[in-house]
Amino acid sequence: MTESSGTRQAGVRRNREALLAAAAAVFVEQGVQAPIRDIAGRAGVGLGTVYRHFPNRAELVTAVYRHQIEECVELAAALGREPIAPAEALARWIDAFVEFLVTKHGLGVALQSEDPSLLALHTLMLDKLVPACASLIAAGVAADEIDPGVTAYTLMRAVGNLCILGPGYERAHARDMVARLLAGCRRVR
Amino acid sequence: MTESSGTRQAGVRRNREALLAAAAAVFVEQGVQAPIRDIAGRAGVGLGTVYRHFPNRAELVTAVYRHQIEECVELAAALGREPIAPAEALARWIDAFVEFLVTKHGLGVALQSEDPSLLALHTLMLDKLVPACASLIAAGVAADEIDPGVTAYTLMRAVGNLCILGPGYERAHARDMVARLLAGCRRVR
Amino acid sequence: MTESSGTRQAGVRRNREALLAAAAAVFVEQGVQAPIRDIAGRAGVGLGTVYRHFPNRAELVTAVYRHQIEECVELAAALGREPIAPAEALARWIDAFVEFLVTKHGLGVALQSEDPSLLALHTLMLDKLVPACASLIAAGVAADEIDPGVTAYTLMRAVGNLCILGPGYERAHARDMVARLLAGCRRVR
Amino acid sequence: MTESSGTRQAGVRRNREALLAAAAAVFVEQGVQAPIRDIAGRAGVGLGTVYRHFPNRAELVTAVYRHQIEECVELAAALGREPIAPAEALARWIDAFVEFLVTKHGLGVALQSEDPSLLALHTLMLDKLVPACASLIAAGVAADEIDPGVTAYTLMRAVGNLCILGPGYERAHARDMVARLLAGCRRVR
DNA sequence: TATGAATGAGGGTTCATTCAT
DNA sequence: TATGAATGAACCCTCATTCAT
Repeated sequence: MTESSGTRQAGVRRNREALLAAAAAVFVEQGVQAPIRDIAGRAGVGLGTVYRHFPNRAELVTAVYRHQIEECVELAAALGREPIAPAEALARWIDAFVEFLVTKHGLGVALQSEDPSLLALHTLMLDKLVPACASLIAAGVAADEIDPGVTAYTLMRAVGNLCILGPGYERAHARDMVARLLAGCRRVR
Repeated sequence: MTESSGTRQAGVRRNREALLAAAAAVFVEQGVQAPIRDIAGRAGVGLGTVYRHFPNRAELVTAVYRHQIEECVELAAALGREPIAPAEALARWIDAFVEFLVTKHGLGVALQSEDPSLLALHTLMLDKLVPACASLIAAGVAADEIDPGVTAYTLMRAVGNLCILGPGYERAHARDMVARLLAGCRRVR
Repeated sequence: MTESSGTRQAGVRRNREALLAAAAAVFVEQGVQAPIRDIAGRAGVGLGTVYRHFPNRAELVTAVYRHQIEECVELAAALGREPIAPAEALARWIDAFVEFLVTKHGLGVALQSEDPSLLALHTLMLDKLVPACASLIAAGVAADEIDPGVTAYTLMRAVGNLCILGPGYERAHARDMVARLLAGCRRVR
Repeated sequence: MTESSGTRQAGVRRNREALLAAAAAVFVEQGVQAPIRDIAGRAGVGLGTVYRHFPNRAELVTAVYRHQIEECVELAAALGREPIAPAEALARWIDAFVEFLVTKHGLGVALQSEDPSLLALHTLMLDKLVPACASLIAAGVAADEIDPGVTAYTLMRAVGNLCILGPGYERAHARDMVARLLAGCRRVR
């Protein structure tokens, strides 16, 4: 019905992008529970526009993180195909995951929250990231490099938690701690 | 004017104790962000009484956990005096800390939050727990059992984070992950 | 400029018809206060189109019911010409009115509301239906079958109110009550 | 715990009364769907105070009308004991009910609405008023004065509807229509 | 003319915090 | 000192309505 009007559609898309960017920024500053109004303000749009694009907080949160989650999934597949030691593949993947988590630093909290508005994100992670991680772990276990007691979901939750930053506990610290946790997941010989 | 001030003071103290107990219970159930009113209700006192004893949430949170923090401090000293391997002492102490964290399960969040109302708790940890932990680490490093790169504060923050529970990530998982983290802190031989 | 204006006008008319049908359906389902957007969606047109055809809710409501109101007016004239007792004519006409009201079940509320957006409908009723009803009543009064104290407007409002349905008060109940009201309007012999 | 302080309690009660009065007034002017804020403003209290006294609209609406509903119930009992014709008793009771309805004229709408926030009022009516009315009807039926086809609930809904006022349909009209409806409920001899 | 994105007022509700008694 | 009533800021979310394309 509405062919034509490429300009309009572009404007809509730009608005959506602006909202995602604004939300990501606000999430970093205030966490995923930030008032929707703040996000609207940051994006320079009205409150209703946020709700038009994302009918509820869950949709917004999910949209903000979906892209990067997809990237993580793809990375896992790529690493699985590379000719490197499984434990090394897992380590690299976790590195990327950490990078993701500490950059969008509201996400650590998001993964931990029981808030229903964040359930969708949680589900997304479970559906996408856990299988990706699990395949890398399985390879590591098969190669006798990773302790079979390690579960993908638990490991990811733990890594997510370790990536909850704060004053005095910055990215570098999180990375160091994650590395040590991973070391503790290696096969005990 | 000073009519039977002993009795009055006793009443005041009793109120304070009741509030601490109530707050601890409510924190476990609802987290440290629970409505103050709920705590007052649980303690059977008026809202104003809470504010009289604890002018803000931070004071209340701090007071709730101070006692157990002291116990952890003492445990560290005791463990330091026992004739066991330093790494073992550290492990046992961390065990106790984890037990504390997962029992009062709001605390993980509390330690991680940047919320100004929880800053005091953070400070308390820094002042008390970090030195205690640092001494155990130092002993371990001296005995060549612990990696010298491990910092007390960072380790405690990490452990604190690992103890943020949620559905699908329960006590046992936290304990397992902490154990692996600790394993990763041992001297690389 | 006037390119194939016949086609265009036809399209415009079709849109208008679609909107009236959609509005009637939505009014039945959700009442006359239903969101304009729902009506637009049901009609398969844009929101702006609704406003173009009907600058406000009142216009839309009025338009939706105008046709049926006209039918009622014509029925009154027809019944007035038939060789039946005036009271019987009035009864039949009220029956038709009730049928109209309970079928389009938002209308009862619409007639009763003081909402300015529904004023136009009210006016329409006054202008069209009341005279129609009044003539039937007048005939009944002249035949000494209807109490001269009965006013067309009041009776119609009353019937309109009796046709406001709800759970536990359905069509059949409304019909029964209207019949009794009408019985109470007959000449007291 | 809080003996003493009669003044305080009095103030609280006065506030509650003020709220009920304000709500009643606002309901008359704007209907039972009026913004809670308006009621707070009219009562000269803060918004939170309304919610303190009445946790939701249903409680407020119910409270506003409860007293008068009780009076109607008692009147029914009293009329039932009086040595008058059952139909006369019913008529008087309905008169009182109408008086109640047209005075608090938001109530007609309230009874008709399916809004969950008004369910409580509906229930109250069902529980209290319907039995009261039913007993009067039963007496009338037993005395062969009232048509056995008349149901208390339906009659009350109908009367409630007839008492929904508007411009051009005032109290007197409602009373007249109700009287005629009631006439139509008498036993057809 | 038609579209539907954008706007923002409006209304519900929760709770931290103050303060008169 | 203790109480808890009152306050109102802050958030959420829903539409009616406008207007650029």
